[in-house]
Amino acid sequence: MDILSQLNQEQITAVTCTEGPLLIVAGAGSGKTRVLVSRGAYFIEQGIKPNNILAITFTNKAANEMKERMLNMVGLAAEYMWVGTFHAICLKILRREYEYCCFDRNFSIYDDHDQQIVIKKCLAELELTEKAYHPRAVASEISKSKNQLITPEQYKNAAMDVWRENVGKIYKSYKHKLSQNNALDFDDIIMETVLLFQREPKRLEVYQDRFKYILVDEYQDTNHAQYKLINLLAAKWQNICVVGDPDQSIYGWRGADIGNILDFEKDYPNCQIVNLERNYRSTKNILSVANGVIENNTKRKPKKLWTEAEAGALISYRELPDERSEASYVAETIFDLRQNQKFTYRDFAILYRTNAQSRSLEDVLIKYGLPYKIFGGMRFYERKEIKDIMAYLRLLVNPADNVSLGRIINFPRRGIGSTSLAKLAAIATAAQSSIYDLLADDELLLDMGGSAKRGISKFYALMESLRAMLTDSSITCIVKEVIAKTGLREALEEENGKGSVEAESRLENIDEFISVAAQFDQTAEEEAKNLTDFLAQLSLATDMDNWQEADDYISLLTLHATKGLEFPVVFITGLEEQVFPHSRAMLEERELEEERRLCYVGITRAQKHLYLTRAKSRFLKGQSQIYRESRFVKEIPEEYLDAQRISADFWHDKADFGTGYAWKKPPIKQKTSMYSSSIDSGNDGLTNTAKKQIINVGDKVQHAKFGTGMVVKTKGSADDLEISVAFPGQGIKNLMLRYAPIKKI
DNA sequence: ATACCATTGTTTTTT
DNA sequence: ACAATGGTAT
Repeated sequence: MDILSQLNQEQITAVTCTEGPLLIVAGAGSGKTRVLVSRGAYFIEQGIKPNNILAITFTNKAANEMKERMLNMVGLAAEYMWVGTFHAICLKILRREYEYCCFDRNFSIYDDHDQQIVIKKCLAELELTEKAYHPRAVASEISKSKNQLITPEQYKNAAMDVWRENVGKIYKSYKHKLSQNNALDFDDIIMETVLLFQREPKRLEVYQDRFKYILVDEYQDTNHAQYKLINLLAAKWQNICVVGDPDQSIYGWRGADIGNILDFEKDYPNCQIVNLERNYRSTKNILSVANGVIENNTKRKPKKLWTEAEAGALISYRELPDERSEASYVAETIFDLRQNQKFTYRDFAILYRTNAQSRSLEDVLIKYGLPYKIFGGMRFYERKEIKDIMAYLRLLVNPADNVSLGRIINFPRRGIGSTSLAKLAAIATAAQSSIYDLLADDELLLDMGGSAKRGISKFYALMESLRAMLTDSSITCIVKEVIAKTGLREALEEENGKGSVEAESRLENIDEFISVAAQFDQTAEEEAKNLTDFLAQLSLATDMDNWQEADDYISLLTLHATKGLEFPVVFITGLEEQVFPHSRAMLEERELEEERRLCYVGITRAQKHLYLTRAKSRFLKGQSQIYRESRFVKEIPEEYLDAQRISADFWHDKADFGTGYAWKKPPIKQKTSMYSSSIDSGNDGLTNTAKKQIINVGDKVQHAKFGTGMVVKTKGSADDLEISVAFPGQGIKNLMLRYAPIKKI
């Protein structure tokens, strides 16, 4: 059988173990995907029915990749397997089983932005201040609880202080509001499925018998709710295979419990364990560095990846004066490697800890004219214009969705302001109805203002006319009609001034959305070809899904987002204390170890070359600051490192770079690139953000907005210097020197 | 009701 | 520096 011919001994064991619990500890680059796909093929060859197989992955991308490779290997039989993320699978189940739950089939899915709005409403009702109960903090507390399957009542009972008691109240009210809006949030999708199965053993058994063979990928990143779900589904047949690597557990902050994988043997005492430690991805040097770093974690099962690959190049480490020169260094190295070693752009990945760091990299790549694509950050479906269209669509299928209604009832403008909306909401609460249902009721609207009244009937008529299309129009038609009839396009164009860059990009995004709809119309399965499923698919979509290998560009992404990916050449940037490890994650040992695992994940993405960089000073959070070298650099064994730190005179040069500064190349043997001249001469992109300004009373300053003015007063000193500036015709402004866009002239 | 302005907080990572 | 919020003027 040629399924097994390409595999090593451990991999064969993993593939051919069909019955009973199985734990596959798959180190980075150990051929995991190949094993999983071969396993699927082997199962089918053994006569196991594809529709009895459930495979759960962590990302849509992984799911798509698996589906595709299964299709190639076993053909159409693969279509009958259930492959998807936890959220996608649970959503599918909930849509089928909604009769056993207390929500309607067409429920909306609230993202974190919608969540915030609901939480704020709860706070207002409970008369709690946003200052004491920061919506973000409350949201994270609620999310954590849901991931632990803790209900509001349980939360309240366990509350040991006033804050938690009140959060318990908010949680309860939040949950109530969601159900009134017929909405679920991300965490609900998992939790409600678990609760459903716990409540309805008969329904559970239906799915147990359907999913006789269960596979869970990235098991180290499952949270308690997900663990419980798997546990319930696998209870009857015990054919559960989990794959993961404790060293790559990087989602603890979002409720992932590394204990799930560590305790697998306890949960399933008769389980088999396979360790995949041979790495097929990286060079010896890269692996040695990875091992060297991860060994610093004390709470860890020992494991050492090995390879038969060649030693390869040393790992390069460069220390640069600031983030702009760091970016220039990366850009130039990419340029040279592509010129001299036949790499293409798609072979490169630039990694960073936080999305904010992508900014300076992006600027420099633009300046160099190198093609790149940023993953993460502001997602397509989070953009205002897209959320606006989606709010219309959501309200169409789910009239109870007050959050969506609130978003669009007065956009485009219809003369229904916040006062009128608040009135509507109050009447709705009193009448135990949704706001939308009120709109048709003339009597209830008696005491609304005239313009509001007109606006409301206009809005209601609009929505009803759109609703008429729901049954027999394609999604594309509906989307186009929504845009046309609401005048969204014009309103969005106006909002930032027509012709502006912002307006242009919004129009582009709208068109992009139409083509997403068209694509859905073409590809969706017949039974799922409706607005509800379209919206659900969009809610779970991420930027990473559209990863196209075909296009040739450099990838920019966070370390978290790289999980499961690999690149011939990897740059890990921003290796500074406070940045990576991140300041918010270095206080507790547990968190620090997770940061280290994140570093390990980053290193092990690299196949051929690994470049590490750090900036001595970095502009973050509105100010330039000096950072120390990351401890992770110090943990790398010196013998694998080709390190070059900033030399003393280099650092000296920096002091007067106010005008003539240009990034000075470190003295490494490098062929002159076509771009280096432009870097050495022109320095237009290199701003002097790190320059310390000394400002006294009487100085003239230039402000980005107010123009030039004279300093009339200073208060405080050094970093906290507060200055009062008189701007002609605009009065005296008090400004914080460290934040204000000010230049001394 | 709306538009504009100033003050405030905010940045970790994401299905 | 930025976005988002809240207050004030029109």
